[in-house]
Amino acid sequence: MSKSSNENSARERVLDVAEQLFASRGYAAVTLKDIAKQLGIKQASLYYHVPGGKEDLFVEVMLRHLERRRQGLEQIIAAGSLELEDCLTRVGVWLLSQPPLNASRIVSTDLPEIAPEKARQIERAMRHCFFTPMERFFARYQDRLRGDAGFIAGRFLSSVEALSLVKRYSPKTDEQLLAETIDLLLHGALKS
Amino acid sequence: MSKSSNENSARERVLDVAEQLFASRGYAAVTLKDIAKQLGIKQASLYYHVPGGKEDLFVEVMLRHLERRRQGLEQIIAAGSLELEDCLTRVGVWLLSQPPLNASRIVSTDLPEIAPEKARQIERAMRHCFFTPMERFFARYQDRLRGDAGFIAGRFLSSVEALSLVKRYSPKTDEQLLAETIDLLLHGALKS
DNA sequence: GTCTATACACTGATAGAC
DNA sequence: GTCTATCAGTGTATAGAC
Repeated sequence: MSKSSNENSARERVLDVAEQLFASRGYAAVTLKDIAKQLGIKQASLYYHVPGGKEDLFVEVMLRHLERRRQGLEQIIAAGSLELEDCLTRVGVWLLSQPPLNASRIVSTDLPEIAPEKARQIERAMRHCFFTPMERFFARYQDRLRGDAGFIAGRFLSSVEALSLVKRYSPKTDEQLLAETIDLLLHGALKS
Repeated sequence: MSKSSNENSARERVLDVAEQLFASRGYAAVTLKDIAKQLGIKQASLYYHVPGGKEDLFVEVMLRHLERRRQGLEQIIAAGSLELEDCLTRVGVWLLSQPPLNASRIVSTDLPEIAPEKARQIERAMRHCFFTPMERFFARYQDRLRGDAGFIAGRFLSSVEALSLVKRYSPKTDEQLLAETIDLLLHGALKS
């Protein structure tokens, strides 16, 4: 690698903190002072690590996050068992272990706040790293599915994302909620 | 009524514009200047209609919106046919005709921006006006359902909400997307 | 009902010392 | 790498004229 891991670590820590804050409160509500405070430094010091300022910081955070998703998803999908339900469970468990993406809020609320070209870049990455891998995964089971693999992939991803909201009101564990979510997606709400 | 409809209309227009902006861009990103501009007045003039300022404006907008949801939902549920799928379709069509709620973003991103008591008030109203009516509706069909009515109600509402994002990428009509959503929810993704 | 003027706080960003 | 100092811009909110 071109840089030692130590040279990277400080910058990575900035990105980690920014990621957590942007993810939970959104682009507009998070200030550079918030990020700096959590790092134990002053706001102006952030510009040493991220000369491009707030907007570029957000773009970097998002692209790094999405690339990590893509790698994680494709690894699980490639190595996963051939059983659909097992593989979905593994994907779901891993997704829940990651910082929440909140894709809907990002697209409709965060992206309009930044420069259009940067917004498009992030939107492209979301499709490429998040949606497309799952769509390809479901496409492998197309013959066993009723309906479009892309539509089902979208339903799966948004259902798993919605769990971070459901968790606030439900006493059930993540594993239980995930199992119910997958069961509902695959077999439906009606008794057969 | 204690006020003529004309006395109300100006204020209602303020709430309408604020509702549309808050719904699409979120609490933090919308400024009073944005709202005033769309009304064709100056920012300071808003304080004649809403003396409480931005935060109270947001609370009023949300409570009015949620109360409207509650009335609409309960009317459809009460007058609806006894057939589950038909009734869900009617509810879905009506929900799609309303300004999008974006419940997930409101809870996780907007509410932390305002005073905690006001946030709790809105959260309570969301449960009472949005979630509970649908939960009661599904509970009527409990004997035909696999799994908890509350869980299924949440899945249904979040699925319909997610359509405003799906619509960006799909060429299908609202009616098609809604029909697929309901079909998937009730019968699942797997062929039987 | 709407305006102008203004106070006040906050935010992103730059320059330069250490 | 982090700091202090500082600036321009913007946001909410108030006071008072019309």
